[in-house]
Amino acid sequence: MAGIKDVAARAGVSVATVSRVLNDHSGVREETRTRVLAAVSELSYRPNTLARSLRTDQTRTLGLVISDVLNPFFTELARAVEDEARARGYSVIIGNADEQLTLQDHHVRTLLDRRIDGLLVSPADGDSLALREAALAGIPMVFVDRWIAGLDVPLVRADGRSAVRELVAHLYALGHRKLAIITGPVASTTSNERLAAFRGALAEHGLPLPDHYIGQGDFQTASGRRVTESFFTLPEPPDAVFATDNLMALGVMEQVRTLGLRVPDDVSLAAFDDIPWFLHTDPPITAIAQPTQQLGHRAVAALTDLVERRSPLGAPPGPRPGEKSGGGSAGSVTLSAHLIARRSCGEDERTRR
Amino acid sequence: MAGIKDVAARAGVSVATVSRVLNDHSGVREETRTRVLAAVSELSYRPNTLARSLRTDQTRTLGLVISDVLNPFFTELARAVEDEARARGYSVIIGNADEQLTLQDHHVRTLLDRRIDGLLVSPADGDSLALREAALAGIPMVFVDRWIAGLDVPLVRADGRSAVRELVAHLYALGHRKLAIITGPVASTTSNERLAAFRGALAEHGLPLPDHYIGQGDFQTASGRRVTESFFTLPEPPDAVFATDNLMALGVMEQVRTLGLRVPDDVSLAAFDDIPWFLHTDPPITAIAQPTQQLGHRAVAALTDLVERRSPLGAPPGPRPGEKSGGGSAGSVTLSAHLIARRSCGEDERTRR
DNA sequence: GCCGCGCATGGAAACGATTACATCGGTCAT
DNA sequence: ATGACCGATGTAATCGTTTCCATGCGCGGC
Repeated sequence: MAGIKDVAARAGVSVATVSRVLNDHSGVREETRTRVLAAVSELSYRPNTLARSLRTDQTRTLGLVISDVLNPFFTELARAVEDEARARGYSVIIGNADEQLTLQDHHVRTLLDRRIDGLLVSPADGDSLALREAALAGIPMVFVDRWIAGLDVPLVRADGRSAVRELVAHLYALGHRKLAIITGPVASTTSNERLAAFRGALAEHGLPLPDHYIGQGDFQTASGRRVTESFFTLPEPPDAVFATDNLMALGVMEQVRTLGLRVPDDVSLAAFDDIPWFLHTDPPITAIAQPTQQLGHRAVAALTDLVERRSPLGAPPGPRPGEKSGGGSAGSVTLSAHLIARRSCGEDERTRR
Repeated sequence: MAGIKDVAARAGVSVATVSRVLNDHSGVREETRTRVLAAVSELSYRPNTLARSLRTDQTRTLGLVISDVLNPFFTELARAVEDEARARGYSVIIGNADEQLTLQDHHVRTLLDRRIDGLLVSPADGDSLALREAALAGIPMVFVDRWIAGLDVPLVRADGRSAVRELVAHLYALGHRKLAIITGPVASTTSNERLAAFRGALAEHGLPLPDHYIGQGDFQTASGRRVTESFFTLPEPPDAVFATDNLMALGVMEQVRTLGLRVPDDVSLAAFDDIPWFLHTDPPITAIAQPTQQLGHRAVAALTDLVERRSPLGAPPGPRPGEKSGGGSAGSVTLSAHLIARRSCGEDERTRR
């Protein structure tokens, strides 16, 4: 494969000049430039990014570690991230953690080894050594959707609390009183927030949330099935189930069907995260929708800001002027989620139509 | 960030020795080795893969270019690919082509620039300059699922023809006579094969396949909607529609609902590619299932074979002994797909239950 | 007529690893 | 005792770029 030397030789100039042309630095005679460009295309030369990155210490690459590729929410997110990154001249390397801490850390390390310029993470449950180290080492880093308490890393997410309140009101209005929830892993920040909001909203309606109505899931389909099964061994099964992500909702559907029951006749179902398929399930599933694309875009914006602020100027990473630093770390963004009522919780005036 | 020199200094040895320890080459005294290892962990040193790859001319990285991340079939494939690759000590960089030729070529070039060791592609419709060049340049490369005619690149895929025949028989048995199909892009190899098989099977049953029952899609949801809409402006709309991928099937569902019609009462629906959601749509969708995971695994196996055969030995790439080179390029693999009948085509003894 | 300056270009040192080759004791066979 | 050999380690070249500094040249001002 042709190298910069070959190009230089062919154009009759030095490698330095070729490099200047390629990175369009000023101070190259027009005629020389065209000669170089000609040589480049004749040899169909492409710079070796490895060498380039080694020298310049930047890869123009972002790492994205997502919790689960099979979850449509995350693939939509990944897609948005990639789009925005490409628009800004970065490429993205995706690592899929499959909700496993060890796999997540594996990917974080691999990405860091590749010397990515910045890291976007939707961290799995639990304490991640790799992430803690990376944050301490000052790797530009942004959390999306989920986060790790105690780490001073900007966070881009949607606050689902008011939407959860809406949901509970909706369920209450439809006559449901025995509401259950399926959470994510114990330490999952998003899941805990959703649980807290759920509990709070129930209290507002004077409803209890007994422990046996709190199912411990792990954001994956199988756990939705398992928890549903256990719900229906209770003397008094819930009449509505709120799954804190879409895969677990799928699990609920599967198990409900296995048990020979029906949604919403035997039990209502709602999910966090809306996805296209929910429109066409039987019945269509009520869900809380996040502005997924925007999350991706904003996250990349926040990250590239971080990346680019640290290299050119030695400016200290103090908060920028026009940024509302609402609570979290500088650069954090909080969008909002909203309820989309469908038939899976029973009929009402909004869904009957 | 600490470099190999720092480790060497700390351990009181030369960089060569450190390198030898790190790549466990023989001929390092046990005591020296432990001293080096100690230094490594004290400095929490991690080798710079850029430098390493630059020198060794291999990245232990595979590129995967998929047609559409939002398509569950491809994310499942991607996941299988990543798993298998990781098991073999490779990492994977995914590029999402979004069914666009230019985006695909962009990713192919980017991946090549990164000096990946091998490329796995499920090529989009049309003639790809980048892929042609890569193949000619001898980049180790394997096609998965889709392929490009005329390029001598191994192909790992599932042959859906017999499953399509099964499907047509199924539809015929249910009394359908006006069968339509929604294809992918014109030049798409998989779509064409499915179309041909469909046409052939119809002929076996003495059924015609008029042009207006062939809808031109592009493997994306919106095209499924569009084609469905046009089907229902025909004087005689089809009574069954076969979508050649799952996203277009989703589009059909959406449009059928928009038109105020119902599946399967007003029109039957079947799709190529089975996905978990199809079990829970209203109604559950009859689909042709591919062994997706296996496709991913076998593709990686084929690719790493290629990669590893070319470096250590100068062995010519002739076909290996125990390989059935069925028609395609050496290393090709063909698995089979099968029909999963559900209610979207109407009731019969298999689905009524 | 000379100095200094700016412009276009080239030479060569990095970046951080791997690895061929040299070196240096020590052991053993002759 | 000598040299061949071997095992453990070090020296330095190398991969393909970028970039600092030097160089040479033409030109305007004095």
